[in-house]
Amino acid sequence: MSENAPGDPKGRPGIKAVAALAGVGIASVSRVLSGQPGSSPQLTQRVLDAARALGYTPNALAQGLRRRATRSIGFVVSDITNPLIASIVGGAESVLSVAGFSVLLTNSGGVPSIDAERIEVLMQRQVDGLILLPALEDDAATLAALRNVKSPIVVIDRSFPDDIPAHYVLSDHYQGIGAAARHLLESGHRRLGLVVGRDVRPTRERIRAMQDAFDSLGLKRDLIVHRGTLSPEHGKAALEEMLAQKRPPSAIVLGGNQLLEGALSAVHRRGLKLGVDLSLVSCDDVPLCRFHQPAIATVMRDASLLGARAAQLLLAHIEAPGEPETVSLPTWFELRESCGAAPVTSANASG
Amino acid sequence: MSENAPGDPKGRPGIKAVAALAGVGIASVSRVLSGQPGSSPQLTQRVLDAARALGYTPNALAQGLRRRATRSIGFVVSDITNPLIASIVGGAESVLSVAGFSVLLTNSGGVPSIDAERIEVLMQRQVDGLILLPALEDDAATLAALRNVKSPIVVIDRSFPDDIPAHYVLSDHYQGIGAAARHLLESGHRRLGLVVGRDVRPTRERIRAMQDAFDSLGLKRDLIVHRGTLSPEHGKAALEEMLAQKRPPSAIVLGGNQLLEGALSAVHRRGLKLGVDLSLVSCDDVPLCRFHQPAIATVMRDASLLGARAAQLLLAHIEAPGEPETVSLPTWFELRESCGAAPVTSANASG
DNA sequence: TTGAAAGCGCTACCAT
DNA sequence: ATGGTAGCGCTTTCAA
Repeated sequence: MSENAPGDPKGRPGIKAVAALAGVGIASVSRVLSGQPGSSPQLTQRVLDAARALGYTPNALAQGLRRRATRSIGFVVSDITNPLIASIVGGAESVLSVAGFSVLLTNSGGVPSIDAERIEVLMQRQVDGLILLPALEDDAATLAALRNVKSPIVVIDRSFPDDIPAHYVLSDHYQGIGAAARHLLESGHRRLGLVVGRDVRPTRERIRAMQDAFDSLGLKRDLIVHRGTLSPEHGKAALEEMLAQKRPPSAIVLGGNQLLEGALSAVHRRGLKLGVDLSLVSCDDVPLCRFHQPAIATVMRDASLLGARAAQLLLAHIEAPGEPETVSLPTWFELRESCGAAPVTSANASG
Repeated sequence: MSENAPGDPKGRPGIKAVAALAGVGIASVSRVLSGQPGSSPQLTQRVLDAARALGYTPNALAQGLRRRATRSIGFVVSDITNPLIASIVGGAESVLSVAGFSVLLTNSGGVPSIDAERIEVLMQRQVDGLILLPALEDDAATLAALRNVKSPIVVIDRSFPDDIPAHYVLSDHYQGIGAAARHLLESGHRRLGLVVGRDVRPTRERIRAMQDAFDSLGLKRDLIVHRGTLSPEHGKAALEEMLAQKRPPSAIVLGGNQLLEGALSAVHRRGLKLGVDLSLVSCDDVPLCRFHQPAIATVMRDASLLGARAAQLLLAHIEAPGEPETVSLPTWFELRESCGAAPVTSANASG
C-alpha cells in the first residue's frame, strides 16, 4: 500500500518511488545507483529498470546534505566581462564539469565588500572549494571571510597574506614583461613608461621586471610608473599624462588588456605613429592587439590554461587536502609592429 | 548535557549549537533567523547573540531540501569566452545576486549533447529556474531535457518549438540589420553579402531583414548569404569566397562579432581598403570595431541589459509562474568609416 | 510566545 | 545480498 512517493518539489520521483516500483528496499536503490558493489544482478537490473521507467534523478541537495560534499565549487571573479577572466572561467569550468563538479559563479564587479559577502554565500551553499580572482589582495573583510573557510581555496594571479591557507596559480609576469622591457631597451629606448592597476601581485611583478631590465643591461633606471585602475579611462589618462611630460617616454608598456583601448584613443588623438613615434606593448592578447594596424606587441599567456590548472589544483586538494601549493605559468613577449627603434631625441641621445 | 552540536561537515556550528547556547528551542532559532514574526524581544536577542557568537550560518542545502526552493538558478551558455555572452552573464548575475540568487554556470562549448546533460545536472541540483543561451534550437536531446523541467525557463536570443514552455528575451536583429542594409543600398550598393552562423533565430532575422531592405527600396534582391559557424575561420573563408566571385558584393554584413577577426584577415590579405573598395558591417560592438582603422560600422545592442532582463523575467516567474512571455530588446546601426559609397563597377552600374 | 517532533530525500550503518 | 533505520540541518506544523 505504499505506492505513493511524490519525491521532489516539482513532482519528480524520489528514491522511494523507485524502491516501490522495483519492489526492493530504498537502501538497495541507493546502493545500486551509487554504483556500490554487493548487489545481485537481478536486483541491480530491477532497480535500474524502475529508475529509468520513472525518469528518476537523485536530489543533489539531499545527497549533499547526507554526504557532506556537494561536488560544487564557488568561483569568485571581479569582472566576468573581461575577456581574460572569461577565458579563465571557461578553462576552469571545462575541467570541473568533466570531473562532475558544478560551478557557482559570482561576479563582484571589483567591489571588495561584495567579494566577502559572496564568499559567505558560497560557504552557506556548502561548496567543496573556492577559486578566487579578486580585485584586491588586502581587503580586510575578504580576508576575514577567507579565514573562516574550511575548504580548499585556489587563488589566481593574486597573493594573500600567509595566514590564508590558499593555493596559488600564478602567471609569471616577470618573465614576459622582462623580455619586453629588454627588447625595448635594446632597441634604443632609454626612458620607459609603465601603466599598471592597483597594487596586486601582477602589478608588483611588472614593476620589478621593468626595473630589473634596466639593471640587467647596465642602464640607469629611467621608468615612469602610472598607477590607477585597469580601465580604458585610466589607459587614456595615463598616456595623455606621460606623453605630455617635458621628457616623455619613447616606449610604454600597458599592464592590462583593458588599458589598450584608452591608450589607443590617446595615441590616435595625438596622431602618433606606433612603432615610429612611440613604441607600445600591451598585456594579454585580445583581437584588438592582432588586428590593430600596426599590430600591438603583447605579453601573452594562456588564460584558459590558467583556469584549468586552478581547477585541477582545487580538485586535487578536495580529494586529498595537502600542503599549500603554488603553480607558476609562463608569460612571453610577442614582438609586433607597434615596437620600433627609439626615435633620436634628447631623451634617447646616446650618453 | 546537550552541549555538543557539531554542525556542518567542516565543523561549522549548526542550528542546534545556536539553540543550545541561547538556551532556547531549535524552532525558535529558525524562526528568529528567518525573520518570522512572533518572537519576544528577549528571545530574539538571545538567539541573535548566540548566532553571532558562534558565527552561525545556515546550511543552504538543508534549507533547500526542506523549503523545496534553493534560490539558485542554472545558466547554460555555449561559449563564455565570447565577450557578448560574458556580458550577458554579467548582466544577469548582478540582478540575480541582488535578489539573493546564486548562479550555476555551465559552458557547453557549443556541443548540444553537453547542453542536454548539463540541464539534467542543474535540475538534480534543484535550481529554481534556468536561463539558456544554447548554440542550437533543434537539438532533440536538449529539447527532451527541457520538457522535463518543471521550473521556469528563460531563453535568450533563441527560439524553441512551442511545446517547450519557455519565456524569451530576444534581440530585435531585424531592426538593426535592416537599418544597416538600407544604408548600404542607399549608398549605391546593389549586391550585398551576409555571413551568418547556424540556423538560429538571429540568423533567420538577419536574412529576412536584408531581403526586406531590398524590397523596401524597390530594388531587386541581390544578396549572397554565406552560412557556417560564427568563428573567425568562417569569417575569413566566407570573405575569401565572396570576394573571389566573378561579381563580388560591394558591401558585406557579418552576423556575429567573432567573424570580424577572420574577415579582417581576408580584407588585409587582399589589400582592400574598407569603406572604399569594400564596405563592411559587423554585429555587436567589441573594442576591435571601434579601434580598427577605419572603424567598423556595427549593429549594436546592450548585452548586459539582455542578461538583466532575462534574469528579471526569470525571477518574476519563479515568484509567480505565469503565461509564456517574450521580451524584445532593440538593436541599432552605428555607421562608421568602414562603410562608404559603392565603387562604380559593373555590379553597381546604374540600371 | 515557545518548543517537540515530523520529515524533506538521501546515505550508511547494522542487522538479518 | 538485502533492507530497516538513524540522521544530515533545517522548516513547519501542532500543542502546550
